[in-house]
Amino acid sequence: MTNNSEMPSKILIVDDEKDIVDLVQYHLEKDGFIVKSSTNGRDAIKIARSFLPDLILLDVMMPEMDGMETCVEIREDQLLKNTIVAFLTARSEDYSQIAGFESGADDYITKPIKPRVLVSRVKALLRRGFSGNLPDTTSTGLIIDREKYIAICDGNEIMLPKKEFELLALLFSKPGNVFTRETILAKVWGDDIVVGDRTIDVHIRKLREKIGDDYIKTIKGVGYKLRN
Amino acid sequence: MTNNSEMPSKILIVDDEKDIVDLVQYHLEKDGFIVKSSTNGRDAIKIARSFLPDLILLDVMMPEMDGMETCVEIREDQLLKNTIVAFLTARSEDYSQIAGFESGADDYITKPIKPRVLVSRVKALLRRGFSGNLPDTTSTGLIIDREKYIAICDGNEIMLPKKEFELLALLFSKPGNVFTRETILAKVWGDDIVVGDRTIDVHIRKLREKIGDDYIKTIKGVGYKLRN
DNA sequence: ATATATGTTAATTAAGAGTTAACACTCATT
DNA sequence: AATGAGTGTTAACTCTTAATTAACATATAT
Repeated sequence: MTNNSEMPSKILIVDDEKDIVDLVQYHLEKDGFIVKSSTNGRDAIKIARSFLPDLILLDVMMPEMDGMETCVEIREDQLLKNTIVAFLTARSEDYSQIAGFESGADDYITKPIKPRVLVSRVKALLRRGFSGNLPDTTSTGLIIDREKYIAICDGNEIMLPKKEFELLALLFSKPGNVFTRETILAKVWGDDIVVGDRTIDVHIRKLREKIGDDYIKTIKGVGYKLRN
Repeated sequence: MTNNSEMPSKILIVDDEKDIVDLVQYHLEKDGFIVKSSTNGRDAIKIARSFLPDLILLDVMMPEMDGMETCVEIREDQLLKNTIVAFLTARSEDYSQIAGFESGADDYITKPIKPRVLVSRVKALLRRGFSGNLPDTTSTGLIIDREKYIAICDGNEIMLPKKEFELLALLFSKPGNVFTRETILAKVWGDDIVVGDRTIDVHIRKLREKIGDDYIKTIKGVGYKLRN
């Protein structure tokens, strides 16, 4: 399917609400995925061990054994070391709760679930393959949520205006790499747009004001980079 | 031009719109590049495997197999590990949307395409030799990482100011080779810039202070070289 | 020994980045 | 249409630090 091999990807969906399981399962199967499901974490792990899914969609809020606990167990399981885990979370839940955990999830998808969005997110997750491809959020202490257009820094949600967000997202795309002013202008502002010399600095300053001075490092005469 | 030879660079352009392919191909060929093209991702990969282009320009939005998917496959192909991939994207698509997919692209260029901008961006990409940019190493235990703009010396990351970095990078480019003061001035400072007699010495001293005295060797009356 | 090239340090200069406030622009709301 | 909040840009200015120089010390070859 979306994988390198022509084998359809296997997905395990875990949620205590049967309605949601059915909805998601229906749409994913319609798209050619092989789907199994569970309504609790304990069973989910058993199923995962034999099913060896490529991706597990895991509800955070579940009675008894919640998503985080389940995720931690999954991450400790050698059989499942190549499995991608994505959380399903209600939009209302605070990111600080999720962001803080180092339970090892690769992504999260917010409820209410829109089938089309879900399917494309799932494909994107599978496309980029194993979790190692994601920017290492834990090492930077920073998370970029492109869906919500916010940055999460030390557990605090920070709303950013467009330019600031795109600038941060750019630096974040390759933490540690230097981006020249030229590159930044081309990518955030566009090839043809001409702005003054100090415009980037001002945006950098506003970012530093919001996320702290430590993240963005200046390399004089070269450019900026994000700490990694 | 990924290498230093005077061979013209090979470029593969992939876009489902024939008009765009023709436009880009025309301008790149006029500039002396060897260009092949494809109107879909599947064929593009086949062509790339035999053509071994230095750079692939890849439209993001294509029917069937889109740019990201194609890019992922390219990145997994050992034959193409030194190939630079740049996306072609509509300006309207937010950078943040593209940045999210860690499909392994090195750059992207926005549409509508302005021939002059395109050609200069392409040249810049090839000049930097992105893939050759990966941390270089010698037996000396010194690593120069141009992308991150740091030197790694006995496992310690060292940040260097611009001139010091360029000077070290120059010596590092041919370990063991002697670089005359004249050459160093020309390459690090530029042909026309005139500086005092002691400027190079001072920079060498600062470098030695940071990376240790053993690396840079003075050949009196001739110049400097890096231990190899 | 002496001439010449390089090493060292501190002081100076210049370049680049940071800061701030004012202004302009864009929307959403009235 | 008028208002106002939030964003983006600019200009004038300050600050920092990298780069350079000057003055002097040391090393090396002949």
